[in-house]
Amino acid sequence: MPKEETLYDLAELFKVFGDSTRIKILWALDEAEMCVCDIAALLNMTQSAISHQLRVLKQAKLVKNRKEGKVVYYSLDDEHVKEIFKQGLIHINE
Amino acid sequence: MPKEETLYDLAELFKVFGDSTRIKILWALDEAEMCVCDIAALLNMTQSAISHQLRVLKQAKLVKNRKEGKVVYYSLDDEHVKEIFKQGLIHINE
DNA sequence: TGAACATATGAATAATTGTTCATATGTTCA
DNA sequence: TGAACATATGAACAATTATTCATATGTTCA
Repeated sequence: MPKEETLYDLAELFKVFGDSTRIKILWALDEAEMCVCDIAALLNMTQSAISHQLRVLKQAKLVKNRKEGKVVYYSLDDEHVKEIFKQGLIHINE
Repeated sequence: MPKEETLYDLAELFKVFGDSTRIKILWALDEAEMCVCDIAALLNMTQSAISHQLRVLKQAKLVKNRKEGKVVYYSLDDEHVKEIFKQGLIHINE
C-alpha cells in the first residue's frame, strides 16, 4: 500500500473529477482549446461558474491557459485525463 | 462528447474515488479479501465508519461481499480499479 | 437461553463544496 | 478617455457528505 500522503493526493485528484461540470469542461477541452465564454455557452452555464471551476482544474494541473488580448484560452495540460475517463467508462458500462 | 447522463455517471464514479478512506479500503482489498473489523483495524478507524463507506463502495459496484458466520468478507468487484489508480498516480508524479 | 461478538444503520453534526450575485481587473477600440 | 467586453474573485447560500454515537440485527457457543 502506498504511503498515506500519496493516497490522499490520489483522492484529491479524483475529487476534481467527481463533478460533472468539470468532467464536461475537460471533455470539451480534449476536443479543442476554448475560451471561458465559449465553454460557458457550450455548457449553458454562467461565466462565473465556469471560471471558478477552471481555477480548480488549473490548481490540479489538469488545464493550462494562454491569454490573447482580453480572451483567455484554456486547454488540457495532461494527456492521461482521457485515459482515466476511458477506464471509468469501462466500469460504468458493465 | 458523450451524452449528459454518461458524463454524470462518470462524475459519480470519480466522486466515490474522491475520498482517501475509500481509496485506502479499495487498495487494501486489492491485496486481499478482508472482513470489516480487519479493515477498521488496518486503517485505524471505527467499524461504523468503515461499514458506511463499504456500503458506498458496494452501491458503486466496486466491492462485493460474502458472509461466513458472523463475519462479512469484502473483496474487489472490479478489475479496473487498480488501472484507474495507476493512471491517477502517473498524473500526480509529474 | 443469554453473553459475546461482527456488522449494519439511522440521526446528528461539522466540514466541504458548487453556484450565484455583485463587483473588480484588464483589454480593445471608437 | 470612456464604453463595451472577457475574465477573475470574494462573499453568501444551499446542498452534500464523512464521521461519530447509539442502537438494532444476526451469529456463535457455552
